[in-house]
Amino acid sequence: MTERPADTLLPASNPRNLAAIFDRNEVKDTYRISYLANSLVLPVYDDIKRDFGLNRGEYLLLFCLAHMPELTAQDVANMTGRPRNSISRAVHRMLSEGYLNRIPDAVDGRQAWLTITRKGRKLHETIVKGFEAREEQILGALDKKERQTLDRILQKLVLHTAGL
Amino acid sequence: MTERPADTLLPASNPRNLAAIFDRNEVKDTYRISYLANSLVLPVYDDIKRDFGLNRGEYLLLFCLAHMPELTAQDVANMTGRPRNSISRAVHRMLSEGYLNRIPDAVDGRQAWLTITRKGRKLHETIVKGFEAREEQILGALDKKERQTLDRILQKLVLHTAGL
DNA sequence: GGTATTTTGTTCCATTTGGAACATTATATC
DNA sequence: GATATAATGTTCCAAATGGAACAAAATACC
Repeated sequence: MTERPADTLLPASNPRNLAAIFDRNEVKDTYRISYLANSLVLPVYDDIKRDFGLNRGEYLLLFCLAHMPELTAQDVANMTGRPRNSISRAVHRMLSEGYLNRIPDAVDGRQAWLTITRKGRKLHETIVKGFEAREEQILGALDKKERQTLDRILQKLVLHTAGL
Repeated sequence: MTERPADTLLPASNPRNLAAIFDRNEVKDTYRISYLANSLVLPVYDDIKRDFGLNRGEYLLLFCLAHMPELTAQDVANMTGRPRNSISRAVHRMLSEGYLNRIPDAVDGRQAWLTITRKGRKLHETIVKGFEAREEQILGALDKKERQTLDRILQKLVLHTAGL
């Protein structure tokens, strides 16, 4: 599905009404959810890359660690769905930058426990503001009731999906 | 945000409740929308790559052309948000495979008009079934009323977003 | 009409991504 | 205890991606 918001889809700016694609396809919900997701995150990831030099996997790792006391690389891979090698690379990059700690597991020699450093948490807190602003820019179009309804539906769907 | 569904997030299968991330972050809606979007499309893109040898950009191009009478490369770039060079590559790949026609514009020598071929439409129709099935697998968790509500909210949001 | 600037799509090249192979460690099986 | 299999994270390497540079065509400006 679409990957990024386009700014010439609506009739006002494009006589050929490219926005008709929202209604004119076999999987309208998928298309629209994907469009929204990309609208929400892609501009922010661009900013993260430009301003902080982190790629997506690196920030995702930081994001996960910012919300969990400790994780293994495997946990992160499961949470993010990214391949293990991507996580491995991100771990070692972020470790060398001082954004996380990595302590080998005392029992299982294959694993190490990852925790966020103060430096890492500070960076996360700076970066996440961009996501918050973008979320408000887009979802702010909904009124309070709609926002609550969406919240309920989203939670239902993610829990359902996570159980598949 | 997360990129792909994980299958070990819920407590039933993971004692450390990785699914807590859905509630435990600053941008819950963004996270959940992104999670859903990726759950909806990524497995299908994997299938497309494996079964048909098309990358994401190539299928997106086909998808756009399947729903519009004709488009320029620029249109597709605007609709999908992908860089022009990616579209250019996809155009020439799909052209050589016989999935689209490309006719230079009579007035503007820089542009060409892209239309889907019968072969291309047939391929699209085969592929989109995978998206339909996945959409139903995930969104089928909603009842009819919820589904209608989501439809309304999604349309409101995408139109708002396209106008930003 | 001449020149400057913008647009459109292509090509180049560096970075990112992700499947596969791998080494080490742990678990399962006998 | 010995062997087979699976799990964990790392490294290799090919493919995908995307910014920048570019050429040709169109538009803007004088």
